[in-house]
Amino acid sequence: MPRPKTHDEALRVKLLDRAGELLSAEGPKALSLRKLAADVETSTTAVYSLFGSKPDLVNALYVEGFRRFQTRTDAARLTGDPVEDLVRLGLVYRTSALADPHLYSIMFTKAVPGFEPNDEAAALGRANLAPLETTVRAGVESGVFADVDPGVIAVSCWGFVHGLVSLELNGNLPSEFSVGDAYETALRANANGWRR
Amino acid sequence: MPRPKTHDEALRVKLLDRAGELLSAEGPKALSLRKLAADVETSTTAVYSLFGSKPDLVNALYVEGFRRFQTRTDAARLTGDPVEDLVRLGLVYRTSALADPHLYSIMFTKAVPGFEPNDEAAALGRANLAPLETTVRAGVESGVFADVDPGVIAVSCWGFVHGLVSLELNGNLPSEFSVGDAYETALRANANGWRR
DNA sequence: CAGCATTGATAACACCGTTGCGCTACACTG
DNA sequence: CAGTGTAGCGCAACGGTGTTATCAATGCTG
Repeated sequence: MPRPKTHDEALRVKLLDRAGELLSAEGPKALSLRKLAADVETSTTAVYSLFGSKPDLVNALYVEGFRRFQTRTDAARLTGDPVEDLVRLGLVYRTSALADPHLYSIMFTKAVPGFEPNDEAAALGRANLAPLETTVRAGVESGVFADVDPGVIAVSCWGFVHGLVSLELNGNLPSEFSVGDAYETALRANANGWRR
Repeated sequence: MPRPKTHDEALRVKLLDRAGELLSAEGPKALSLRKLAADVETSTTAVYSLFGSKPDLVNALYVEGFRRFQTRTDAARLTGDPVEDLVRLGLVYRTSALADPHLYSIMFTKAVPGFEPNDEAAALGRANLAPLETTVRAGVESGVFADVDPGVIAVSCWGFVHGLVSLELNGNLPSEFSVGDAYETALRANANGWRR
């Protein structure tokens, strides 16, 4: 049997890809190291060589989730109008969450019981809030928003979109509720609430 | 060994109490049937006689969580002013969540992987939104809030408080962030955003 | 008072994450 | 280019999980 180079990158990627698939297809409960290893035709020990533990593997998925998030946020076309940009960032947030719902659940809702992001990953997570904070700060400084600590406004906006998206992903919303229509209306109301 | 009456209610309560304690003390990961049964000095099979399965036991905790929620909401002193009442309901929401954070995580964030509330429990959960919907509807009808489907406003408000509370409970907020101060400010901004 | 249904204790099953052991194929040294 | 140290990882085991088949003991019902 041929031997890969030190720190087999191909196997690492295969494990990560398959882990993402298992997660998306069947949820966190179905993401088991044994099934994962079997699907990739390796042993569970390989996961420990490459990642360290199951939480460490999930950490890699967490990082991947935020990478995708960042890509989408960077692609958002902002206008310079704080209210409008808050709405656009909110729409991107939901789009990203719906694109990878199970990654979202790892990133924000502790879907895998034992997992906590390591320091580096947590910092990456926090960095994803930068565009939101920039927009809010600009809005406060230009006098569009009320003279409130921009951190408060930013966290409030984040909580708002996170809450609506979580309820939607968890199936907590009434079934007759059409989120797509209501979401933008709510985003606008939220942004307007911070007007001076 | 003496035998209890059919359908031992005392044992049921003891199991439920201890399950709540385990959950609060160590989180969902530490809530195992075997440990639970050992702590109450019975066997795991008793749980299956009394509840049916682990998810069914969690369902009982879910119901208990909503019962407490309802009690606190009922005790809220509403004023009749829609904006003020929205703020008060929001404050009660956070107080309730912080009082029983692990119950909250079961009720709203799928903290126990295999668990889904049964129909009856889900209906109880939905019923807890009634005061919010009443307040919103009154605000729309009296012309304080914009002429938007009250369902949209209510879900939006719910998402807002749920999001902020989830972020707080998950430790996602920046450590220097003082939630207590910011929360009411944000609630007021949110409510004002829906003004006509 | 006899028979029956139900409770729940014992022990097994299948699965999980994790780890000690040991082999083997590579990477480095001379 | 040969020899050797070591890193990757397969095997098998350990202790844990939820769940269930078996079955003795018990309270209720006829």
